[in-house]
Amino acid sequence: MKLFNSLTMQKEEFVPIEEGKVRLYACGPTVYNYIHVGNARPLIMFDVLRRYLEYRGYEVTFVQNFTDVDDKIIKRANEEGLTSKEISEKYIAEFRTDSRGLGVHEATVHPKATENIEQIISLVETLIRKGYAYEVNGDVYYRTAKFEGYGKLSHQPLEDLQAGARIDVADIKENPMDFALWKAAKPDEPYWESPWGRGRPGWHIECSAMSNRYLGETIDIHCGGQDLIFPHHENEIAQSEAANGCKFVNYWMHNGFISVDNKKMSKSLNNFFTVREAAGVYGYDSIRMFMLMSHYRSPLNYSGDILTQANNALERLSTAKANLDFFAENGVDGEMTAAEREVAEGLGKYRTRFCEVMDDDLNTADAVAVIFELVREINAAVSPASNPTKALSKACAEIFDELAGVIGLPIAKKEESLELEVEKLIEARQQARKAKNFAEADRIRDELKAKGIVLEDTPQGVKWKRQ
RNA sequence: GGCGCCAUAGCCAAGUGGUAAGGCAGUGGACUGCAAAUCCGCGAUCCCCCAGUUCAAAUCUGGGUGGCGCCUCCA
Repeated sequence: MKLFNSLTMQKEEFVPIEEGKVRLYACGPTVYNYIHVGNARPLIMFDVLRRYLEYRGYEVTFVQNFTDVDDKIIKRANEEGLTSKEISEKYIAEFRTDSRGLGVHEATVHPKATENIEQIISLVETLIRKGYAYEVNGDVYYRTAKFEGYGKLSHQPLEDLQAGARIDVADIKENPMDFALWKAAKPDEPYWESPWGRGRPGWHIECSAMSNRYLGETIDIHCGGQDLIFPHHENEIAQSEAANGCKFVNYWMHNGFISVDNKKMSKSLNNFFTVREAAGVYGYDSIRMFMLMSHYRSPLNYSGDILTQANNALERLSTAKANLDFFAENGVDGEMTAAEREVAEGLGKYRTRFCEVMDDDLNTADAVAVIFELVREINAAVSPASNPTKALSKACAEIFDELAGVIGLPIAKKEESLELEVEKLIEARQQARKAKNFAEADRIRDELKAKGIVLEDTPQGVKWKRQ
């Protein structure tokens, strides 16, 4: 399996530290607002990574943090007259609702920054002791000039980063590039006692501390959005490697941006759509399908139109699955025919191709294409005209579910039953059709359609679905 | 200014040296009482432009054009 590593800017063969196990860390949200569609991309794509690793037999420990102490949370809390804790808890709950909606599995651990203060303080102390950090008036800063590899992830020498840095006139730091590990508490801010007085952690240090606590000093994969490369991930490397004296992360993975009218979707540009509102109009499933249809590193332009396209594509897959379910129940009993056996035996090739493309840096666009090709073959083999056996229908459903499950394709679930009233109408329509009273049959069909039930006639019986 | 990314049919999107996947939309046919779904067929003589390397380039090299991102909180 090959993964593109941002550190080396190349696709590399993935070799875990410990055979059969993967230690995976993803930077989670700062919980002060609903997540937007841009935030959903890493969530979905790294969920796919995790699922695929598990599919390939790895035992994955997946850690995703919540940043629950931060300037923005404090600001939001003040605006709403609530405490930081109330704000962060509210938006953690909202985050979980959206994650679930998007089909994202829970991480193994979801640590919170505020529950790791002890680890953070200890890490800062280590950095000070080793000369990588210094205290000024209750703040603690990282001494970037001391860390030799600074800039290796963003591939920029320190001087160039420095040239672009904003210089605060009243800056108390030794170097403009130095960043805060610990911030002295201002009035009305949440704080914790520390060797440097009351304060709270800076943003970057929490990921180093939690990654170390839950996954160890060196981890396999660390992922996040491209905008985290600098400064966040660069700083994590500086902190963790200086403190532990060993490599922090073997593979860095970064997803591309979602844009709106070709401008990066971001909170600062205020051109974002929350997942909640997009899902309200187009459904959570459309959002996931939209992401799966392209490669995780390519830029992606968001529009309502494109979500509609994604939804239509998904519809074809859901219809195929419903068809398989229908024939698993209404198909012919007994053994497969010779021709069917040939089809069933050939299905494995889709699994092989699926794995080939997924092994190539998680090419979900190709993986989806493979599933569409599978669907075309299945639709031809399992149809009213082919009058298939239940056995073939089940064999097809099995591989379809397997592959769709690996990338979490949001296929509509089968509904077991209909309201009695609707069943009666369907039966009445069948009688009318038998009597060649097509006017009445069509009237009933229209009536059901108005209720959101769409009918399809087949020699094996009536199929129905909800619109 | 430094570093990096992107440009493929109406739309979305793979492919990155061997002669253009897949999807959406559209359209012709089969099937159907009619429909719906499905299946079969149709769409880029060509992958932003120019030059070069090569037996061979959308794919490599050089030069353009257009768009975007990071360098500051941001997935």
